[in-house]
Amino acid sequence: MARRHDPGRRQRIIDAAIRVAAAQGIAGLSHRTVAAEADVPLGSTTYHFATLDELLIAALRQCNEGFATVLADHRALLDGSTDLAAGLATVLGVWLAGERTGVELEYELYLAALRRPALRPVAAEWTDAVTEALAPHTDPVTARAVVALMDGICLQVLLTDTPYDEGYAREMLGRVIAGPPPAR
Amino acid sequence: MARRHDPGRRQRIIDAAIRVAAAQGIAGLSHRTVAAEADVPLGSTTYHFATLDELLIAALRQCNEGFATVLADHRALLDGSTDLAAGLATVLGVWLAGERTGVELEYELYLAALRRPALRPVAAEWTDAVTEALAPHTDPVTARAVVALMDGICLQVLLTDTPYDEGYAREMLGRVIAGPPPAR
Amino acid sequence: MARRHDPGRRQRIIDAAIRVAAAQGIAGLSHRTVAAEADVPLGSTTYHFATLDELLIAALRQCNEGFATVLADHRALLDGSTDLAAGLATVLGVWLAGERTGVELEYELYLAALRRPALRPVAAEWTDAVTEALAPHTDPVTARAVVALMDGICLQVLLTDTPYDEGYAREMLGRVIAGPPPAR
Amino acid sequence: MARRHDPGRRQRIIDAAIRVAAAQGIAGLSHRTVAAEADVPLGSTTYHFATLDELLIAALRQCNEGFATVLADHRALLDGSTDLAAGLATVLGVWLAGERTGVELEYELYLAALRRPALRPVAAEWTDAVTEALAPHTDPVTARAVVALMDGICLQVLLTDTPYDEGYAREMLGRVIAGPPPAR
DNA sequence: AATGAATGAGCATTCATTCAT
DNA sequence: TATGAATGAATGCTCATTCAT
Repeated sequence: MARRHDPGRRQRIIDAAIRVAAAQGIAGLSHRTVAAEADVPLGSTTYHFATLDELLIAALRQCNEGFATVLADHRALLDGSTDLAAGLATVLGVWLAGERTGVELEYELYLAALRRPALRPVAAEWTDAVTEALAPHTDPVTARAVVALMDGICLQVLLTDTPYDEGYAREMLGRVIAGPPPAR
Repeated sequence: MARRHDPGRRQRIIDAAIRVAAAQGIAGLSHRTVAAEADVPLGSTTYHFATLDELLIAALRQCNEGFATVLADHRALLDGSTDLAAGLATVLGVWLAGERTGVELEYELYLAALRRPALRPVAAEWTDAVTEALAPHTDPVTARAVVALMDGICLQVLLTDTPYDEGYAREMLGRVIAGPPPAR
Repeated sequence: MARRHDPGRRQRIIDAAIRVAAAQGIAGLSHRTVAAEADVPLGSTTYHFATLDELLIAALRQCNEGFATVLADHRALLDGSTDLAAGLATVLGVWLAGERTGVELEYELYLAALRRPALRPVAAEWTDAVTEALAPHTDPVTARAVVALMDGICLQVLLTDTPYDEGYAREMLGRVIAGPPPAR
Repeated sequence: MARRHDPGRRQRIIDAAIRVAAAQGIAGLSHRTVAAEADVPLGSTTYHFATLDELLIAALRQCNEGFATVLADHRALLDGSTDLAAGLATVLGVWLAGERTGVELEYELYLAALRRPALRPVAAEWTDAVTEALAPHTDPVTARAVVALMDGICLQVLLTDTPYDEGYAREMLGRVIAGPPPAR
């Protein structure tokens, strides 16, 4: 088994962890499953990451398949348009149409953070990234609400197997973004 | 050991499961932990619920501490008012201010449902209950969006330890409920 | 592997634990070593004894090779004689000359109890048994001191590889038993 | 990480080992725990002390918080008095009243020495130091018995959580020191 | 109908030690 | 000389599930 001196070993473990989490969910992530996926001795995973949380955090933090990334890839769509809601609805559609594993992983992270405070900073990073991406187009409070609404819409899609309805998303995002209705 | 012929046994197991899930999270729920909490022999839990999923579903379905219940308790608040957003924001505040375990448990259900399709019907029941409660006050599509937004707002509160901001919730719910802004 | 339904399984595990502790010391006692010695699956040891301490306590409590047992076997030696010190010195010699494993195990118990409070009751039982055996022959306070002195003498023998000196033991035990010297 | 060429490194590792052993017991002593306590890389501990026993011996030999040290500190108490028993009982009280960690560590050494012959010389050093301190005040054989009795008394205190009874100790030490009772 | 016993798989983690650099 | 990386073995323990009674 002469595989001593394997530079990049640490990175390969992280990559394997991401694959495992994507395939089996965060619950399926264990030192053993990751070691097997990375083709690395068990002790190696505990050497580089003393606890599972440590590994999980490293993996999630690197996992750049989140919505924020998709958003960045389509920045042009937002920048050029005056209709922010339409742009967001489109990007959301792209994201949800892509690899479901990435989408599910993102929400697994959110919700796993519910019980594991150690994960909250990572979850916060993800939402912050989206909020920041919206900053140039609207005020911060509205941006926060937009993120909240998008999260809620995605959860509904994921949990009810209802197909994503871009028109619906655009309409509702539009309402939030447009600001308060005129006084009656 | 003469506890044979215990008619409420099955129910007591369910109750214990809810307590366990509330206290330790769904991940902490096992035949053993539930048996201990219910003060019942281990075999009894597997007898009444062949698999863990079966027990989990029974427990969650009964768990009536969800937002829908709080909403029902404050129905008057919604019925009498013309300001639905304000009423919802208030009820949301009541729910989030109460036992956090109930809130966390509800969102943990979402997490579990992501990877365990067997739980999705239960998750759907919960959101449907809220949507239906809103039915008399707005159209179905808006109701769905309101639920989505409330979910997103709650997640932000739970995941970032930010205190719940009722004014913010009222404002944003108001925007969604008010309907599309006038064309410009 | 059809070894289901093995009555006496629990007892066999205890017996195996005693053999392991005698052979390798308390430090060598693990679920695995005991399971192997008892020719029983690993899970069986954890089923019958949820924690190692539980198994250790059960084993030590049953282990009747302690000094108290040897003392009981030679009760006649003490009862018939007016020279208690001589009797005790003789019994001590018999004990130390026997299987060293029993002697070492007894002191391992004493000293393991130093750091593991769970073991203290068992250690107390052992010393109490000796103290009670001495009760008919002397007052309780002297009995306690006799036990203390015997423990100290045994430790010296075990730790310095010095052979046991019965005359020395008899002399010193005699001084303690005789009571205070006349005032000068 | 520039902590190469650290002259006191070896000593700092020993000091850390003593702190670890005092705090968690000898069983809690490992290359890792010591390295962490000494704020030194893991490899450093294995470099300076090839095996754990080597480190343990070095640590114990230096550990000067034993009873012999306390005895030396109170030498005046013994020298000036004609009542050796009273003096010893007082010193014993001082030792047992101080940091329990030192007391427990000393007796843990006895435990370890039972099964690890490599430690016996160190254990012998400790008792010899006490015996020598008594040399000026009594004959060697009595001194040995005094040490034995003190060990037994201390064990009783440590194992039964009984408070130290100085009057009892003085009385019993007095009986041993006084020498044989007059023939009857 | 009910359950105590059983079990094999799995878990996170710790560890002493080796070794290439 | 010093050390970070590596690793295989072992640890206590939990678990879902099966099954004979």
